[in-house]
Amino acid sequence: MPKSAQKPPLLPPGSRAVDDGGGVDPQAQRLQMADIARLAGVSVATVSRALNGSPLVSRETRTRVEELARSLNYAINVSAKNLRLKQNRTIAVVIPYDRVSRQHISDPFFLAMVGSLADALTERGFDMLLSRVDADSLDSAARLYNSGVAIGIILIGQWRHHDQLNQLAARRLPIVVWGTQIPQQLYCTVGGDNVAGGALATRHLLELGYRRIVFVGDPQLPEVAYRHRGYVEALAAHHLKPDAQLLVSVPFDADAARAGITRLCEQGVAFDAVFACSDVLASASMQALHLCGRPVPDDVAVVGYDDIEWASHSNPPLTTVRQPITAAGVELVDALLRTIAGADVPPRTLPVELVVRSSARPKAR
Amino acid sequence: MPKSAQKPPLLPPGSRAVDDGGGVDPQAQRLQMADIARLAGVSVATVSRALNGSPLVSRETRTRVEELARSLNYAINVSAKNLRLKQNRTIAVVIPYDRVSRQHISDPFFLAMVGSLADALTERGFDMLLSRVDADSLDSAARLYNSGVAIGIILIGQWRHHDQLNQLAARRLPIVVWGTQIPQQLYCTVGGDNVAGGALATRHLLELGYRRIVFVGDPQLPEVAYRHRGYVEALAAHHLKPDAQLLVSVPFDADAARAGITRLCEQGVAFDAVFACSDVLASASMQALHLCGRPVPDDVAVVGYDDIEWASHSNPPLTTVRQPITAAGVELVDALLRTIAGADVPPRTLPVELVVRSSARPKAR
DNA sequence: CCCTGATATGCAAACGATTGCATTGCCATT
DNA sequence: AATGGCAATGCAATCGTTTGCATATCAGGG
Repeated sequence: MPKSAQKPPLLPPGSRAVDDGGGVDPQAQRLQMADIARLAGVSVATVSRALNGSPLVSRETRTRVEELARSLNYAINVSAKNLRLKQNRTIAVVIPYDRVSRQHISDPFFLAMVGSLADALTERGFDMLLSRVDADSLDSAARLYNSGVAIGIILIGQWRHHDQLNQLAARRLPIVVWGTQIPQQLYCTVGGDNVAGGALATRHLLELGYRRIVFVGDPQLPEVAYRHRGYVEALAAHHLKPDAQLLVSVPFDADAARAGITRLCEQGVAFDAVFACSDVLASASMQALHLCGRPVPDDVAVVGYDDIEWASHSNPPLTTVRQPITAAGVELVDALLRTIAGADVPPRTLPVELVVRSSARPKAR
Repeated sequence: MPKSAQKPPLLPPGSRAVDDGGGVDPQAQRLQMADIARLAGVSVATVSRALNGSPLVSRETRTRVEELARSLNYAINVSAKNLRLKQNRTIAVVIPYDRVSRQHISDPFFLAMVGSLADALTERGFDMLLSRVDADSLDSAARLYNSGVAIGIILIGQWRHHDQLNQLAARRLPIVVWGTQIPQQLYCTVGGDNVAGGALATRHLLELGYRRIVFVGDPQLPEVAYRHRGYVEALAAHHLKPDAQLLVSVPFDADAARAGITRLCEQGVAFDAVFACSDVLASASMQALHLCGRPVPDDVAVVGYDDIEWASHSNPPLTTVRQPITAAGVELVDALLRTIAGADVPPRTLPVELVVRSSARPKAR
């Protein structure tokens, strides 16, 4: 009978606030160190030392304790450990969501990033707490840190919350953000090279002979703004100026992109190529073009951004700018761990590359 | 000076096992209840009661404490609270991975499921711990529960681990699995209606006039097995027998599917339609068919499974069996919470529906 | 004036681990 | 024989909350 028992369980009186039955107590008889200690005939202190590999315990005691623990399937109580040590191994990954639209995580790119982070964290022995917080009150994310649940925060998507993020960083919250480097930022970002990416895509289209290239994306968002800058620079290198008519300013939302492209067609704006700021937008654009009777790639060329898995399976397979998702996960985690360790980690820009497939081919004369 | 201070910080001696600097202690001066208590001029007990809405504190004390806590940005120490209360609000979501292939989370369907679970859990005020564990040692998932980190486990994907799962359930681990109901199972599953889904897809193809329908998927996996049963039943209803040649037995892996379809073409096996057990497999199949000179949908019809977001953006848009991902998240969470509460929750099968798009059209004569 | 019964508060013991500081053997040295 | 040193272990304080059980205050009734 492996139980310390005989302590009368403290029954919580009716005084507690409404409980939806959510935080239920796991069945009371969970094994603890005292049990192992009793069975091994040593003190709790020795068990603790044995299980933590302290050199202070003799070899035989250690093995005895270890074996006992293993065979009884003992698992240490993490709350107690964390409380005592004032540390833990949990990293919070936060995905802001828009309260207004109640829009949920769905863009495959973000989901892929979550997967990549899960891998990077697991690799290093950290737990990952996935949390969605209202984008308008990002400092509820700070709570995760202040309450000791997590030792650091990785935030996916900078969106338009630069100022809020700066405030959090000013409060010395260990946080790293997937996004782009902005002047005067106090927090560490890791992101793809958006200017280069925008330029890469645009130059590719220009070299294929296209001249009237539609830009799909919302330049209000920092990352998109930089991609747009790359777009403008590439045009300039070919002595072209951006045409305001060719800017389809839409958020990262397929329906909006469809609508935007359709409107462009209906208005009779002349264009021969599309550069979309995400593969989802590119996909939606291709669909809309199809419906407008402008087949891709025969009539219009399309280049996307992200290189999500879907891009290679689409029809036609999408030429796109690849963001290094796996590397991103690793970099974000490393940057955060260094931040936690007290280092002042500089923002990091990761190289992007153009993946040429078949949605943009040399322009027919 | 909001600090209890003057306790000499216990510096851990060199005795601890290798520490990669991972679990760093957050800066020591975090606000705790004692600080609030001192500033409010009451005892810690009163602060605790005030913040927990106990009726035992007077209105004015309560407001004073609440205000103080808010203005100082106080966040309760969750470890201490959990330790004392023996409860918490964390649910572990576990995605097994294959040690051999070191294959990572990537199928968009699973990622979408993660997103859906994140939403359902957030909605109910639970934290979500995302964890990837080696599929061959699933009981490392049990550790999450035994160590008190999480109060229950949601496992995505049953794969071939039925027996292991049964063992876990036998040990009274609160666990709910996304998968299919198997005779004699001890754990609760929530899953789509695979037999109906398989039948739905197959019947659709049959009604469109196709007779030689390739089945892509690995019938070793329980879910696929049931889809295959649906496939067989639908064939039988049309007085057809399944042809072993038309079974492309591949895991959920795009490359394998491509190879399988290509081989079929090269071997000259006659077929006019494909039913793939996931949209990723369907996509890969379409690509392979394209390369083999058998365009979809003009020559071959294709039906997929899952209805991931990509399916509607593909070209041609994919006809597929929709799995109710959002409902799935909610159902999984509900089932788990009821399991935790001690109920004996029966497995749940969710309805699936056929989403008709353009990858399968009436067979040309 | 003492007693009873509210109503608010505080004291101190848990919760389950870690670890500084004894303490206990035991052997080698003086 | 007394002493010192070392290895292995145990004692007890500690981490930050919650809560059972006092305790304190005050009103009104006898």
